[in-house]
Amino acid sequence: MKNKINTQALPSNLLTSGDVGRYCQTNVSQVNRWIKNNELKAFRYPGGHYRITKEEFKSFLERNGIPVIEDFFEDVGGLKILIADDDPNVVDAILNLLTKHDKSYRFETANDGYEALLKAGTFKPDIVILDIRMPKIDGLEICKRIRHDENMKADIKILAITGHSEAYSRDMVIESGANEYLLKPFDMKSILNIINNFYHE
Amino acid sequence: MKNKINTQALPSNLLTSGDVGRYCQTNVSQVNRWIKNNELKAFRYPGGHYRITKEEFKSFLERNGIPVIEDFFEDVGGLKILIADDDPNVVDAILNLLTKHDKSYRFETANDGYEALLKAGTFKPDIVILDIRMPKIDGLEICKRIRHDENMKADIKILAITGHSEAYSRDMVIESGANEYLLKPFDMKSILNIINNFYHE
DNA sequence: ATCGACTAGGGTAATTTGGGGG
DNA sequence: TATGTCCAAATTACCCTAGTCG
Repeated sequence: MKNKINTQALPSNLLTSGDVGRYCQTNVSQVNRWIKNNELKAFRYPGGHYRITKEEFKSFLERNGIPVIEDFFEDVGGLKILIADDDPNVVDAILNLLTKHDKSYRFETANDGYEALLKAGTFKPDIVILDIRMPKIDGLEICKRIRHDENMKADIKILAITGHSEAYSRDMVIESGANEYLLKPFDMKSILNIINNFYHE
Repeated sequence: MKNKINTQALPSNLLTSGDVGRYCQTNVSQVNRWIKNNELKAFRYPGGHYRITKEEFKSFLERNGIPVIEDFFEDVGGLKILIADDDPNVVDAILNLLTKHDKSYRFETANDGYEALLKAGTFKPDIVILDIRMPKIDGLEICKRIRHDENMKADIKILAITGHSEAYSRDMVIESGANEYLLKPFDMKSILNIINNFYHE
């Protein structure tokens, strides 16, 4: 794991003209004409084959008002992070911290457990920062469900937060599916450390 | 092995103005006028040619009372229905009933409120059949959240079910966002009636 | 090196756009 | 006002072969 290349620095998936053609339900020739007319930017392999970045393709779709299927582009962009805490100040603080740290991060926020579950489903985050102790809902249960739902990313990372150390032991929280555990109040930088460790250990 | 693109995520079949014209037994110019008058939504390829999604075309037909030939739209998936009830027998019974009634329906099921919220997020159903009285979670709250989440279909239909008439009044349930309300035990056919009424009244 | 699958590019046929006039 | 028809220019679809990719 240590010598693994930093896949985040790599370009997103590249598309062939055929891929674009299938998406737009047209044929390869037409896509290549768009490329030649500079409607769609592409580069070429030494043999002449075109490749289009997903970013450029998405931009192309937007420029032309062609429907964008988000699922197709879900891997374009940085990590998707869901922040769920009933205290808006905590959400904001984490949001600010992480935005400053890496502006490629994409966020969703939730202010209670119901919202956390719904957003987890629609957003399909890479990381969930989850306050275990939210009102009117069982945080451990939320953690379990997110961990075990087959529609979530298989390697989803869950950072559990709680302000009530007496209610949930670290073991209980980890047992419920969290990768890491933080007690309020915590040093903001520890969040950065934990997130970094998610992908570098 | 090259990454094959996810055809499941692709837009449904696209139609040209000519396709629409032939279906409506009119000429292409007229279809283009409808598009320009915003009667029919379309997008354009870089060269300016219009394309219309089958979904939009079907909606256009319905808006104008033009007969819908189902065979033409057979590859447009049927209604997505989420069935959430903690009693697996009830889920199965509803599943059987609806499958027999229309085999184009696509289903997801949930056995508790947590799962209902997660599946609502990932599945983005057209219809939710929701047992309001599920253990350890507030059914009315689930109803509210599904109704108001911006990622859900704007015209999502919620059929609330409960076996505890004394706990929730019809008004409370409708107030929380449900379109309809059924008390257990109920006649299975009433589910069919309600679903039909969702789209024909 | 071999092989299957896919791509680029050229030529041609078919369709579309937009406009004008009925 | 809404629709049907005709036209030229442009765009897209289809077919084929040599060549590239993995």
